[in-house]
Amino acid sequence: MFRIGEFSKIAQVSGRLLRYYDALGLFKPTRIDLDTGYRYYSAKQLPELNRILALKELGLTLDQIARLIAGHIATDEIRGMLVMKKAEIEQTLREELTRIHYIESRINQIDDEGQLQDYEVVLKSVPVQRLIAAREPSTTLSACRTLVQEIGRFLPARIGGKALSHFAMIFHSDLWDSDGLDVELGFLLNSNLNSDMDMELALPNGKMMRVQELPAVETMATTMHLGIPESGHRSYAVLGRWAEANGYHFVSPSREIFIQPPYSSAEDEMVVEIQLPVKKTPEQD
Amino acid sequence: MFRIGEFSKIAQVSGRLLRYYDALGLFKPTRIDLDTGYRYYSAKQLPELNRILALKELGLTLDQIARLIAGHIATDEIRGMLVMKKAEIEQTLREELTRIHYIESRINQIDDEGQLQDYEVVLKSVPVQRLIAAREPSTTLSACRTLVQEIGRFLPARIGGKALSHFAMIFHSDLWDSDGLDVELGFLLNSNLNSDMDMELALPNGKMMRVQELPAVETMATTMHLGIPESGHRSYAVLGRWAEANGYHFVSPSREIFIQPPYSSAEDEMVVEIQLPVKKTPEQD
DNA sequence: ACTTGACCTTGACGTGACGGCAATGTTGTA
DNA sequence: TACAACATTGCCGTCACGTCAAGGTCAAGT
Repeated sequence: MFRIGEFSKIAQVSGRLLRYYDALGLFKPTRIDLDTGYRYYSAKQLPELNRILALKELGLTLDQIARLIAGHIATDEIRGMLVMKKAEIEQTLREELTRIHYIESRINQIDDEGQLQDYEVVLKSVPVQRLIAAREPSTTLSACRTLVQEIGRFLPARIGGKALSHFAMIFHSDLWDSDGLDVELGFLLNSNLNSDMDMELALPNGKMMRVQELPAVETMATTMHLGIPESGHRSYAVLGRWAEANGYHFVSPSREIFIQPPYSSAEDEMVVEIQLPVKKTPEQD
Repeated sequence: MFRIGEFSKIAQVSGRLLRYYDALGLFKPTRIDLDTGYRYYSAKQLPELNRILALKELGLTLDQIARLIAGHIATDEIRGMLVMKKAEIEQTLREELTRIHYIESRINQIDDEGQLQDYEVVLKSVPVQRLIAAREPSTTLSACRTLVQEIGRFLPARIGGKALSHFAMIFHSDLWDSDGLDVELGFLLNSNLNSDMDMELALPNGKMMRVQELPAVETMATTMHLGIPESGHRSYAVLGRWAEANGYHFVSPSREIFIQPPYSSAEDEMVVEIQLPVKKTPEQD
C-alpha cells in the first residue's frame, strides 16, 4: 500500500490527477482511511491506471474511458469509437497541413515585403441564395453604375425592404472586357420568403428582373473593398496575390455584394464584398 | 451602422463572439448608445474583424492578436511567432501521425481477436539513475531468486531504507540462456544522496556490490507484471506483440523494477515493472 | 512532550474561447 | 398599445487538470 505521493511517483502522474480520477469515479484507491481521508493505493492497481492513461493517449475522453472500463460498451462500439477518432485526427491533420502552408506563405510575405498584409482575404462557403436581378449581357462599367443606382432606389420602394437583403452584382464574363461585360444586377432575397418562385418585375427602363437561384459555392475567396468603386482593382489584386501564394485558382462567376451600397450613402463610404470562387491548384511540391 | 445581429450575420460570426471581443478590448463597435448600451458596428470594420479572424486561424491566441493589432510588436517578432507556431503545428502533426498508427494497430487487434488487450504497455523515458548492485555474469533464474531474497533483506537493514528506492534487476545477456544469465541485482538509489559515489559493500556471501550509474533511456516500453515470477514470460510476450504491432524493436539491456518485491510479501502478491528499451523500426510502408 | 518538515486533505479558482441561458430593457411595426 | 424580434449584462459550463490556500496527519529527532 502506497500513499498518494509515492504511488504518483511510481506511476509518473500527478497526485492531483489521482484525486481527480477518484472524484470522477474513474480510478479509486483500494482503501481510504475513514479517519484521515488518506488515499491508499496498491501496486496491483498500476495496470488499471496504465490502461486508463493509454486510452487517454488514444484520444478518448475520460467520460468515454469511464464507460469503457465499466464494461458498458461492446467491442463493436469501441471499434466504432476508434475509427471515428482516427477519422477525426486525420481531419485535423489535413487542416494543420493547410495551416502550415498558410503560415509559410505569411512568413514569406513578411520576408519579401517587411510587413503583414493581405489579411483581409477570407475563405468562406456560401449556400444557395435566391436573387432578383436583371442581366446585361453586354455593358460597360459606367452603365452598370447608373443601373446600380436605379435598381437600388427603385426595388426597395417597390417590393419593400424586408424581403431584400444586399445588393449584388454577378460577373458572368470570364475575361475582363471593359465594354463587353456580362453582368447581372439585383438584390439577394431573404430566405424566409419562399413564395413567388418565378416572379418577374419590370424596371422603369423596361428591363426585366427575374427571381432565380444563385448556386452554392464551397470555397469562396472574399475580401472587403472600402471606398470608391474606382479603387476596386486593388482588392482584386489582393485576391490575385493571395491565390497565387496559397495555391488557389479562380473558377466560376465572381460576385460583388454591396454591404454599404453607393446609392444609400456617399460613394467613398461604399463597402463591397468581392467574392471569387476558388479551387485548390493541384499541388506540385 | 448595423446593430450587432445584422453585423454578425454579415460577418458570419456569433453575436456572442462580438460581445466577447468587445469585452476583451480586441474589437470594439464604432459607437455604443449611452442610453441603451446597444452596440453599433460599421461595415468599414469588417476588414479589421477579418484580420482578427485570419490571425486566429493562423493559430495565434487572442492575446497575441490584441498586441499585434495594437502595433506593439515588430515584424520580426511576428515572424518569430509564426515560425514558432509552425514548428508547434509540425510537432503536433507528428504526434498525431503516431497516434493514428497507434489507433490503427488497436483497430486491427480488435478485428483479430475480438477484444481489447495489451493496454498495459506504456512508453516512458527514464532518466539516469544510480544503482547499487552485484553482477552475476553467469547464473540461473533460481539462483537469482534466492539472491533477490538475500539482498532484499540484507541491504535495507545495512544501509537504512531511506537511501534505497526499488529493487531492480538488469539483464545484460542479449539472448536468453536459461543457465547462462548475465544479470545485475541491487537497489536503485534515491537521488537526493549525491555522496558516496564509489561505495563498495560486501554481502554476507562475499559478493561485492558497487554503486554505479544506470544510463538514461529515451524510450522504454514498460509493462506491469503481477503475481508469481513464473508467469513473467506472459508479460514479455505482451511486450513482444506490442513491439511488433507498433513497429518497435528491442535494443539494450532490459530491466525489472520490483515495485512490490517478493521478499516483503507473498510471491503471488509481487508487482514488477518490466522495462525494455526500444527503438522505432525503420518504416517500410 | 514538543517541534519540525514532509505529506495529506478538501475546496476554490484559473485556464481559452467562447456557447447557452435567464432576467430584463429597446425597437419597430400593426 | 401590444407584440415579436431584437438587445443588454451576467453567470454558469465546457475539458482535464494546475495551482494555490487553509488546515489536518505522520514519522523522526530533540
